[in-house]
Amino acid sequence: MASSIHDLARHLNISIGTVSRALNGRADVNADTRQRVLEAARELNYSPNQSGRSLRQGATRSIAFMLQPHPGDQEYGEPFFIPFLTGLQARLAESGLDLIVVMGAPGDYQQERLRRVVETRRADAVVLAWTRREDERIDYLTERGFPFATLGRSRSGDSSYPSLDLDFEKAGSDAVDRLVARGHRRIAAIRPSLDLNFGYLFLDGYRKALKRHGIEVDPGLIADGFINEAGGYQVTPRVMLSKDRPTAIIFNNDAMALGGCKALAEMGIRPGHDIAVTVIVDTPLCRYFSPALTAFRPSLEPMGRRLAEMLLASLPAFAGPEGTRIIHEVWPLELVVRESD
Amino acid sequence: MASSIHDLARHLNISIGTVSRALNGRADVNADTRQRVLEAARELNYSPNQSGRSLRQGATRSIAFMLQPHPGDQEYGEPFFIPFLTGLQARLAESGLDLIVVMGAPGDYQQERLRRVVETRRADAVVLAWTRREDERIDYLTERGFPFATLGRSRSGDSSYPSLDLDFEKAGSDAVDRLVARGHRRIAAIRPSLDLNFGYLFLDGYRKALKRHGIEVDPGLIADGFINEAGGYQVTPRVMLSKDRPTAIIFNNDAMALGGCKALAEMGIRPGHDIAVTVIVDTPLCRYFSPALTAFRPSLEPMGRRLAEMLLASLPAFAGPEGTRIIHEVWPLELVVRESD
DNA sequence: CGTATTTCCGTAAACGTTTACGAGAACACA
DNA sequence: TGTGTTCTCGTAAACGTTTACGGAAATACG
Repeated sequence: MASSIHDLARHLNISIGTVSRALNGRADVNADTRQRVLEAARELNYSPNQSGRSLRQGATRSIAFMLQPHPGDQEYGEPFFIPFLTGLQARLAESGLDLIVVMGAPGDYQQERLRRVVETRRADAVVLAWTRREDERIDYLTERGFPFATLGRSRSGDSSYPSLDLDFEKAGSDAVDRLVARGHRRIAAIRPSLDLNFGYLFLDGYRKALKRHGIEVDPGLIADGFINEAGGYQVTPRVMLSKDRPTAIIFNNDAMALGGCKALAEMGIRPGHDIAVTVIVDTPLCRYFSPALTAFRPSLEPMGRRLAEMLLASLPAFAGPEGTRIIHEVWPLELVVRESD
Repeated sequence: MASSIHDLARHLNISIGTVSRALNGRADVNADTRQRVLEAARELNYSPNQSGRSLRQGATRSIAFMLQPHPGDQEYGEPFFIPFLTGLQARLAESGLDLIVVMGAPGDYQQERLRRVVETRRADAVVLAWTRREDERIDYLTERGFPFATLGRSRSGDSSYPSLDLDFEKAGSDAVDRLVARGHRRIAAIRPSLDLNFGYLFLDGYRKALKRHGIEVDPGLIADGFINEAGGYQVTPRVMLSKDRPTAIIFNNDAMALGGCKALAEMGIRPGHDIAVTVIVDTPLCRYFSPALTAFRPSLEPMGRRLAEMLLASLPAFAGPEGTRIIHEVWPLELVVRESD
């Protein structure tokens, strides 16, 4: 049985209005009364009922992150997100906001979950990840005027909401540059078949870099697959059986890379010896794999912090004195050279 | 601007009470009016305000999971929990409950976050993980009478709340049995130094099995370290430098095992050749590591489902016709033999 | 036809907050 | 002393629901 503001009022023989004002640090309350209220609050173990507060203020003081596990994979564990969430939560906590992570079933497009969160007003804003090229979640939120920020971009541009993304285009380009500098000419690219936007960005960078080096883009060296280990396993042989075998593969996803390496192993092809393997987004899996995979690494925890910052800056209720700002940033990926080169 | 129950009432020229009853499927409303209300709700895109509902009912229809990232590790990513959460959320969704994941900063004991959740009544119940031997969170929740369930046990016993745990004792014992059967007599055990309960269970199983085989327990072969890669790296040399070198190591945690293997590598000791390495809780990291680590694997997704089930069975509001039940279960770990034997 | 029962709905209170408004007291200033 | 200002607080409404209660109309039953 938790104590309410009425209990405090009764206990102190003052009105609930005064109690509330004292608790919320308003100016029009005697310093002495405030002191007594605060003491009583501690004594009676008072803390405000969030539902009551939300109802009155029309704000929940919490941000929802829509977490979507990898489709079709029960044990992979999405190591990508936890550090990101850690940063996100840390920054939000500094502003007194709670982070709630809303899980969906793996593989669904979470449109349903998102609707629930928005329509029942469980959060004041949401953070989206795994943005797609055509993202119905973004359409839905903009249409409803619900505040949000995205980890990743979408095709439609992102002028109206804050977004933070990794520079997949540059990573794809850098990967090619590096491989070409080391003598490779036939470089394969494997990316997820979903509409995920980073897959397009990556491929753009890959294509442009090849052209820059005067290398013709061979469609037989580009393949799409399910964004999980099975997908990589399934699709990698396809590029390897192309008439003129590639000497390097760039994987756009760590899980796909692991599956791809399994396929390579079965074909007797050793990464680091017979073929160069590069992964665009590094995770711990890449580090521990044998051979350890050369990969482009994001700084997830700072990104989480930053995106929280950017989201807050876009919300009238939390923006600083200079008003709300919509910020877009694209962060670099850092190359980590390991053994699979 | 979302529509409320008042909008519906005005639109249909009936009272809000009737609208609410129609929406909630109560018996005392005409079938015809109900039909009209439901149509209007769809038309006006109505969905109930969760704050209002929570306030009135004193229930939020959501369950909080307290997620605590590994201490001192920014990039490990805790692959353990996502599949578990997937199962948890799936079962809760079937009962119309939302799962909210409350993040804490890595390393803190999340007592603070827990208080917030409980005192501001953000959730109807919480799920705890990483239970400690003496767990102040459990004390706090039981003292306050707040409903919860735990993934893991604690020393004090767990009669009053549902708990689901893995059989670490048996895993420790089985690991020893297997190593002894393969000729090992000097078997080291490395576990986290925190008060985490599974560390004790594991060590119990280890000790008992050794005794059963008539092998004396050598304190020099048992070591504790930080529950992360650095901890394993730091502590492994200690057991290896014991006067009579072990021929096998059992790690009680995957991250510590990875760090330990790094230390072994630097000492020129090859798992699978010079020493047998077994890990108690398998994660994808173990599978991809080279050499792939023999490990005991949990079924996380079903465990998540089951713990949700058990939690619901303990809540009066959700228990079925046979009333509330407090269920305790201990699930087996499945041995996966890989290369590090 | 009279009464008892059922069906359906409106009224109003309640959940725990915040806050606009106004009022009384204290104080300042001429 | 009279007027204006400042400080402090109480009152009451409002946020969006759910639900106990009672009443009117319809139906059933003798």
